[in-house]
Amino acid sequence: MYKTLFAYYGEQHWWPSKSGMQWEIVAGAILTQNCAWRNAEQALENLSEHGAETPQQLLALPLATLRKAIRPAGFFMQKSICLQEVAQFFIEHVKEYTFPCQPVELRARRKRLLSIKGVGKETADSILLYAFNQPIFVIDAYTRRVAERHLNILQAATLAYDILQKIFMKNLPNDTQLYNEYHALIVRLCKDFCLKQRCLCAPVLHDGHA
DNA sequence: GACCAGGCACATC
DNA sequence: GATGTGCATGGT
Repeated sequence: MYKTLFAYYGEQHWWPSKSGMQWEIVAGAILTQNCAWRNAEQALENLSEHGAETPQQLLALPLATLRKAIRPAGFFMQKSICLQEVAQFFIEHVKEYTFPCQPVELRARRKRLLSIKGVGKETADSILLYAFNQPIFVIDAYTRRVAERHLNILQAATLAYDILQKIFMKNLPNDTQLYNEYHALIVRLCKDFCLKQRCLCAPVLHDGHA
């Protein structure tokens, strides 16, 4: 599946950040929770217009201003608090997170991210993979649909997050770049072929053609 | 007006 | 562990 998608689409260059800054990826991961990416992007642009392009600058914004800026991404009451907490976390830990680490350490980092209210497994893994280049596979709604409909993983749509993640990671090389591309390609596939919750129109993948 | 979009926390059983 | 609910906006 990966090879076919890669041959068809090529590199996806994720995370789709405009500035390429690590913090923008982290903030984007929170803002895009259960909302369309374009809305998260609008929220990021609003933050930028308010001069909040770093965690320090975000923390300097009054809460009401922060909420107004991220409004397009929805859930602004919760996301604003979460962004502040993650900004604080980022300032405290960014240096030690910049370099690759041992699996034990990676689990510890994940646990610390998960202790932040508003950061669940998908968000924590997105941050670790896309902002900090750690080899961890992201499971999202798209991945579940593709896993159930095309990879024949039974009940993938409702399978516990960690279990589905293990299925992917045990059957793939431990390769950050591969995890990065594969997830991005799955999202691309779903967007191209209308793999919505109730939409079963699915592409047939064979011989390098979707 | 219904459904959906790169979730999450919390309550309840 | 599994399921249901509230959170909120904007596009189709």
